[in-house]
Amino acid sequence: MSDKTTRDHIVEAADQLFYAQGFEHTSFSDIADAVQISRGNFYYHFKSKDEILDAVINVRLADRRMMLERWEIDGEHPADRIRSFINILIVNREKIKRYGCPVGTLSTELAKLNHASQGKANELYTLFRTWLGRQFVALGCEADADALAMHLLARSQGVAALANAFGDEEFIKHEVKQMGDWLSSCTKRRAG
Amino acid sequence: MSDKTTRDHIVEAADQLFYAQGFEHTSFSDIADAVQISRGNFYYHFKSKDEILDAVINVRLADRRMMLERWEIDGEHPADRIRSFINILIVNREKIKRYGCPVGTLSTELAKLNHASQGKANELYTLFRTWLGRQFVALGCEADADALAMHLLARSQGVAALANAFGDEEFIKHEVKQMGDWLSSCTKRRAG
DNA sequence: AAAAAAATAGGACAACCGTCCTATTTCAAA
DNA sequence: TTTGAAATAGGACGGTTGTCCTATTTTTTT
Repeated sequence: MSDKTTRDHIVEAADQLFYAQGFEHTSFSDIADAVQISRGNFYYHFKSKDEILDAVINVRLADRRMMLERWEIDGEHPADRIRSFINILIVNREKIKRYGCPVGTLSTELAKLNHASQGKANELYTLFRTWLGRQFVALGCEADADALAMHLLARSQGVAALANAFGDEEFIKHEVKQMGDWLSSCTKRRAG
Repeated sequence: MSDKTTRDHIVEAADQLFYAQGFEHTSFSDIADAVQISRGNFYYHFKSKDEILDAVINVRLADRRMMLERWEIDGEHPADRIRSFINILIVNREKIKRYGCPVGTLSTELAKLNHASQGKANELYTLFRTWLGRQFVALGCEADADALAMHLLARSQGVAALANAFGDEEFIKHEVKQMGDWLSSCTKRRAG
C-alpha cells in the first residue's frame, strides 16, 4: 500500500499525538497503540522519547521549509506571499480551534519542561521569522523588516491561542481580515 | 510571622509551580517540598490534585478581579484603563520572558490535557475580555467593543508567547508601544 | 489537667512511566 | 536451503505518580 517505513509511521503518529495531547502527556503506549506495534519494538527505532521528539521537530521543520520555499519560487508578489502565511490560520482553522498552533503550543510546553529540545523547537519560529523578514525586505521595509515579521508572528500566535481557548473559528476569520488590512496599509504607506 | 494557613501556603506554592513548570509537570512532591510539609498531610487539605488546581484558578481569578476593579474605581479615562491592561506586559516582562503568560499557558495546557477545569481556567480570559469590552463601550465603540477586546487580548497573548520563546524583553516594549499607538488611533478615529 | 479535635508525618498501594533485555519471527542474501 | 541480519513481541526493571490509610503530634476546648 505505502512504502513508508515503521520509523516514518512512528514519527507521524507521534507528530499528531504531540500536537493533540502535548509531548509530556503522550506516552509510549499511546504512540505504540496508534502505530499498532509493541512497546518493546520501539527502542529498535529510537533510543529514547526525546529522540522521537527530535525526529518530530525535524519533520515539522522540513515540512514548513518546503511550504515556504514553494511560496517563494512562484513569481508572486511579496505581499501575496505574506498573505499566504496569514492564510495558514484559515486553512488550519479547524485544527487550530481544537489544538492551537502546533509551533506555539510545543514551544510553550517545552519551555515549561525546560526541555533540551527547546531551542530546536524554536527554530520553527525562527524559520517563519526569517522568511517573513525577507518578504518585508522585498517590500522595501529593510529598516524594520524583522520587527514587522515578529509583529505578524505574534498576532498569529495570539489569534491561535484565543481561538483555541474560546473554540471560535469566526474570530480567526475576523482577525485574518484585519491582518490583511494591516498589510495593505503597510505596503500603501511605502508606496505613497 | 504570617497568619496564612497551611492551605494558603499550598495554594500559593502550587500557583507559582504551575506557572513555572506547568500543571502536569508539577508533582505533589514538588509542592510538598516547597511548602515543607509531608506528602501525606496533603490530602487533609485537598482531596485531589485537581482540587488544588481549582483553588489556584480561584485565587488567580480573585486577584485579577480585584486588580481590574481597582482600575475601574479610580476616576480614570477608559483609555488609560486599557493602557493599564497593556502595561501588564511591561510590569511582568521578566516573568513573561521566562514563563509566558500565566493565563495563556495554563489555558493551552489544560486544552491539551482535555482537563475538566479547562472552562474554569478560560474564565480568566473571559474576565479580561468582558472588562476590556466595557472600557471600549465607555470609549464609544459599542458596536465592536467585544471585537476590540478580543483583538487586544490576542495581541497580548502573542507578544507573551514570542517573548517567552525568544527570551526577548525588548520585543515586549516595542509591541507595547505599538499597542499604545493603536489605542490612540482607535480613540482619535472616534473623536475625529 | 483531661478530653476532643485539628493537623501532620510517613509509609503502603496500585498504576503508569520510560527504559531495557531477551526470545522469536520475518525476510533477504548466500 | 541454509545462514545471518533486520525487525518485532512481550515482559521485567526501577522509579515516580496520585491516592489513601493509620499512627502520632499539636492545638484547642472543656
